[in-house]
Amino acid sequence: MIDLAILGLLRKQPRHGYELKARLLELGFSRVSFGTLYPALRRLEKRGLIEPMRQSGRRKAYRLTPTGEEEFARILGSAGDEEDRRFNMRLAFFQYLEPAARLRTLKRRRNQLIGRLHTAQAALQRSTAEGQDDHYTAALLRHNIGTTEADIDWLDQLIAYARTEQEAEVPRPLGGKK
Amino acid sequence: MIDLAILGLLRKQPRHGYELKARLLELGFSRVSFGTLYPALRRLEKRGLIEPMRQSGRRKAYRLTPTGEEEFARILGSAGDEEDRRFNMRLAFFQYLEPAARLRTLKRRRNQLIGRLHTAQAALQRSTAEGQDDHYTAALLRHNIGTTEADIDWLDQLIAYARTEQEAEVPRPLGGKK
DNA sequence: TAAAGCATGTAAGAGGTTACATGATTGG
DNA sequence: CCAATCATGTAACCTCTTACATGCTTTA
Repeated sequence: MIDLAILGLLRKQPRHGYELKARLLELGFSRVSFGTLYPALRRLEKRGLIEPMRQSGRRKAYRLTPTGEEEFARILGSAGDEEDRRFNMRLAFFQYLEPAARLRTLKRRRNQLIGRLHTAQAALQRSTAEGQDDHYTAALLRHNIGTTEADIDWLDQLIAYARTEQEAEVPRPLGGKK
Repeated sequence: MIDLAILGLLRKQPRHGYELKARLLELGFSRVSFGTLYPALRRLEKRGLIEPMRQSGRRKAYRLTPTGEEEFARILGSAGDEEDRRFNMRLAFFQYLEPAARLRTLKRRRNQLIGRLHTAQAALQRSTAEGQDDHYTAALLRHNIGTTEADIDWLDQLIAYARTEQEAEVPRPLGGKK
């Protein structure tokens, strides 16, 4: 996670640790601590994926090496079913992924959420039928359904956008869609 | 987290490990693995917070001990600013928290989300002004704002409900509020 | 009786948090 | 010159994940 975050942010422009943390906060990843960040920077430097630039004052800005760029592409491309935060992180760097892979990733994510929605709906039905959950538990179950539905809607928009991108890229691949 | 989950679920009724996992899945905590669950059960047993009941077949059902009930109350009551998952977990067991503590917890959570919303809005403004974020990053920023707003609305409903509960409990404390 | 699903468990290690320590820089 | 904020770093610890191993129980 932290590796993906660092490499992805440095891919755009060199930054030092403190800046990286601020940028991650902006992107919604609030709980990245310095205790995670700085050791990760050293580790990535040792692996030759990033390198420090001139130090201005106390600031130590890092930039991505060519090897780092390759590794970043590899990590970004290798997606499975994953945690919400991790998906969001990947999405933050979608610009560096080829359109086809974007669409694949989005669809897989959608399936994952559909599954979660079914689980949540089944749980609410069971709970309502048996009538044994308190107000707060019931509220949580309904909220789970609501947020998952909202996420699916959002994903549908992203998928629609990604499709137009792909069509723009591949001008006319012969027929329609199969 | 896992301790709170186990103690909270056992507080209602005895269950064995496999059942606990199924119930957590229903409540929306999808990624609790057996590798977390079973060692946690042993640890809690050693600490005397839970105890195994009769084993029917291979199933080993645990129940909460009196000490366990105390410890659960302690953990449930001690809230600070916390991760989303952890807040949801706490909410799942709100029925075991006194109304005053419920209201306190909900309000603190609300403040936390308000802060997050401001951060997210500022980030979007900056991003729009500088116009340097791609479509997907911008989509992520807007989505962060949307989900946080939805969470705050939800919280407001919960707070309203918790208030009626508290008023029902304390019949007439002399004057109005303060 | 074989397969699928139920059920419990361990070991290694990845990944993260918290708390602490240090010092530079900037603004009132 | 003091406080706040910027900035980097370390060490101890905790928690969870992954992968593996095992064996029971039900049903086709």
